[in-house]
Order: sequence, then C-alpha cells, then structure tokens
Amino acid sequence: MSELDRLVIMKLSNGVEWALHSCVTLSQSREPVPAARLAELHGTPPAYLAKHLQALSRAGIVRSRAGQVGGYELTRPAAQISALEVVRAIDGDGPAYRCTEIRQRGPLAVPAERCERPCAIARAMAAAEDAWADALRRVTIADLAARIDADSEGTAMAAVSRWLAATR
Amino acid sequence: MSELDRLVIMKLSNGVEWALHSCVTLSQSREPVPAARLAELHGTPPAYLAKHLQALSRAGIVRSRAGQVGGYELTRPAAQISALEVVRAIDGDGPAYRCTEIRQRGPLAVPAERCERPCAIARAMAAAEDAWADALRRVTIADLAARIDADSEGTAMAAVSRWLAATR
DNA sequence: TAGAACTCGGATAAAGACTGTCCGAGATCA
DNA sequence: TGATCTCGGACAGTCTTTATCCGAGTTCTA
Repeated sequence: MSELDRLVIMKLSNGVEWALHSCVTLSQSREPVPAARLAELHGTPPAYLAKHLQALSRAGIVRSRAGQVGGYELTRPAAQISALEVVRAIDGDGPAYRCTEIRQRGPLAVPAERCERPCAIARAMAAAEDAWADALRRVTIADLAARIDADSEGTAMAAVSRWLAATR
Repeated sequence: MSELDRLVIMKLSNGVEWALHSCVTLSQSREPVPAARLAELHGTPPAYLAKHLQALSRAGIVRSRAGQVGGYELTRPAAQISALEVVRAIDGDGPAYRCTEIRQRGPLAVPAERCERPCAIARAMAAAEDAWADALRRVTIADLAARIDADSEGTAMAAVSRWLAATR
C-alpha cells in the first residue's frame, strides 16, 4: 500500500464504489442481472461483489430473483433511489463521529442530568455529517447515469444495455 | 461490541473526540499541559492520548515542550484553529471515498485518454465531502469552547482553568 | 556544574474490521 | 420430476486501529 493511501483514514468501504456502479448498470436493464455478470462488467471479485449486493437487497434497494433467469434488479425507478441510500446500505447508517461522553468522566465530570443535550463538539460534528448526507441525498442513481452518459457523449449507457442484452 | 456500534462503519477514529476536547482544554491554559494531565482530566488512556497529541504536534496545531515544566500548548489563538484542522491531523487529510477507476476495467473499459475528468460518481462523492469539510472549517476551537461554556451556564471553562492551575 | 526527575517520541504487541472465498438452500425451467 | 442456475450465509487472510512500553532529550535543583 502506498504512502499516500496511508493518509486516508476516514475511509469508506471500497464496496461503495462497486455498489454505486452496479446500481447505475442495473438502471439500464429491465431484466434481472446476475451478480457474476455485474462482476465481469466491472472487473471485480464476483463473490465479494455478491456480498455487497446482498446488503443492497436487505436495504430494499434491489430485489433478488433466484433460478435460471434470476439476478438482481432495482426495486424502484432509478430517479427514486438516492446515492445516500446506497452508501448507507453498504457502509452503515450510523454517524461517523461517536461521542463517548468524556465530559461525564474525570475529576470535572458533568452530572448526567445536565447532559440532556449532546456535547457542543458532537453537535458540530453531527452538523457536518448532515451537510454530507444532504449532498448525497440530492443525487439519484438516474442523475449519476445521466452524467456518466454525458461524459461519454451519450455512448456509455447504450453500450451497457447492448452488452447486457448480448451476453444473456 | 454492541449491535448498534456495528452499524457504524464510516467511522472516524476515536481519537478525534479526545483531540478536540484536548484542544479546547489547552485553549484555557497559558502554560504547557502534560499529556498525562490531559488524560487524567478526560479519563482516557494516557499513552494513547499522547500518541494523538504527537499527531497534532506534527500538524503544527500544538507545540511540545520537554522537561519538568513541559507539556503541550496551542501554537495559535484558539480562534485561528478550525475543527477541520484537528480532525484532519488525527484522521488523515485524504478523501474518504477513493475512486479505483473501475470504468477503465472490464469488457467496456473506457480508454485512459478519455478519463481526464474524474468519474461522475467520484465527483458526487467529492462534492459531499467538500460540504462536510466546509461545515467543520467554519467552526473554531474558540467557538467550541464558548458553546461548551454556554451549555454549562458559564462555569465549565472557569472550572478547567482552576483545575489546571491547582494541580500543577 | 553535576545529578535527578520529568517530559516527549518512536518502536513494539493485541484486537477488530475489511477483504476475499467457499459451499449449501432455494427456485426456475425443461 | 430432475437438472441447472441463482442467491444466501458461514468461513479464513490481511490490514488498520487500538493500546502500551521504554529510551532520548530537557529542565530544575543542589
């Protein structure tokens, strides 16, 4: 691992990237897509990607179908799925900053009855995370698909649809 | 570990909380405060807190003084130190989301020469992190100290100053 | 000026999380 | 009814985080 990567500590699971790309891909298919197909398209370990897709399934973002024509498909239109939902499904929906209430410890401990409100530090950290969540809440899978398509001058999504149809 | 903590994945190092509280405490002292004293006040493991204080020292937020009257002190007025600086010093200054360029892999790989711009997904994630950072950049250590003092009806910071002076 | 005590700093182990993989249960189609 | 394909949860390896210790340097005191 490079020295530059070492500086990255508040890290999101790598699976977040795979899950977002998978959702964009699924938005281009009307039929279920097997996990192995998604893994091949994205160049990721098949079994590990399947694990993350299971998390999306538990979160109600995708639906799984078993059997010969099975696979994963979105449960809702892509315009109704926010990036925040996907990130939280993979990476957990709890706050990144956890206040352990150290103000209630030590020689100057504050009595519990005066700690109804969260600590001022916890409030500031929570406000920052709210800003982060709001930014992701405003972006939908449909938005991401449209932007990726625009970056490729309108060829990327069509190519995905073709590939999915051709390899089934 | 409780089941609730398991849902928290995009986590910040626990030391972020200690570092922020330590900076607030240091803002109330004109003389250096030893790491062991800070650990006692906050009820944290002394050796581990010292490790985080070293990170603050490397980041130029605090200055260390060795010897009998040594300890840590802020290098600047608390109003000139943002919460973001402290968080980045402890938790790393890199982005939480790392794009591994999976668009350049697989059967539909995009040629490298057409990937000058970051992926649309990476752009969305970066925008969210910028919003998070901006929120923390606007809060200074002096702001946090003032809010904590207000929460205690103006008694907390005075108590800290008294305790620091009495135990030296 | 020499000694002693106190401080920081980096190097050193243990625990937990993420990464990666496998095989069994269930469902669909022929 | 059988065979094939799929998902789903259970099973190790590696890495980061947590926690701790002792040595190097500095300051005060005698």
